[in-house]
Amino acid sequence: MIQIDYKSGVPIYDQIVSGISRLAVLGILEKDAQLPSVRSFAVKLGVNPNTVQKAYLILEGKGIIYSIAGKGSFIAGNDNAKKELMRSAEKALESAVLNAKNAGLSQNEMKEIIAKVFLKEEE
Amino acid sequence: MIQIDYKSGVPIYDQIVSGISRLAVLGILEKDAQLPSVRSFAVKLGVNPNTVQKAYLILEGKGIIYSIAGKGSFIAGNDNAKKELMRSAEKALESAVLNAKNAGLSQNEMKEIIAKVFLKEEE
DNA sequence: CAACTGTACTAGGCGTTGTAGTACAGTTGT
DNA sequence: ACAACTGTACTACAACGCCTAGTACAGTTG
Repeated sequence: MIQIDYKSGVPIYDQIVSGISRLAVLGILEKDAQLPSVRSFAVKLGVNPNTVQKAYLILEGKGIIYSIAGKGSFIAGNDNAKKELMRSAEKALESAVLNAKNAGLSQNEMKEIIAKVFLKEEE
Repeated sequence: MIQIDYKSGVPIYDQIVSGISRLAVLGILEKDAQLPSVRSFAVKLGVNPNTVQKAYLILEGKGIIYSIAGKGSFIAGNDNAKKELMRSAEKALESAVLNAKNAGLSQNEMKEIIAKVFLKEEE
């Protein structure tokens, strides 16, 4: 369901968060689809239940899932996931831009890169 | 000379590395310009000498500076390191742009992000 | 020789991440 | 009512990275 890279340095709970987010955005996990329970998911991934719980809490905070004690956790129906994905892509882009600026790239060079990416495939 | 943000969560040695890299790439620090000594720079920044040393070691590893025991640390005239830095930043930016595009950001939104980053601090 | 420079260690504090264990509350099916 | 599941909320501990603190040694300069 989700691929975890244990040696990447990226926190496991973060990987769970982005993994679930991604599946929700792509529609692979539809509205109200039930997620694995905290415990079973933890066993499946080979991590501690607390780690999964932390991920679920964050996802709930972002509005991507909703949890009901005794029942389970489910994909939220609104498009919070999409907005969240957009927000994180925006953040990643911002840091890449800052990095590129420090490396000496000019504003125009960066804008050309954007144009180039948008030109590449138009379907 | 370099602005350190102590509460950003970004390691101080990392901020020193990118700060020096940036100044070197932009030509603000010219070839063979002497950097502050490990100790004086540490005092100036209010951090431990070891933190500065770590940054200098990384910079030396990247070929941005060279150090001579007893003399000091200096900006390397090696353009290959700078070009390499630029090229990798360019690649990272390109993939971030592609990612942002897939997340639904428009060309103009991205260009605004660039403009925002460039507005933040101008020396 | 003194005062600077870089370099190389050890030791410890501190925060984050993750593990481990326990406990409690709500839901469901029998 | 009960058992078996669910989420939730703690505490305690280990591991790791970042940083501080201190010491020591080697090379350069005046």
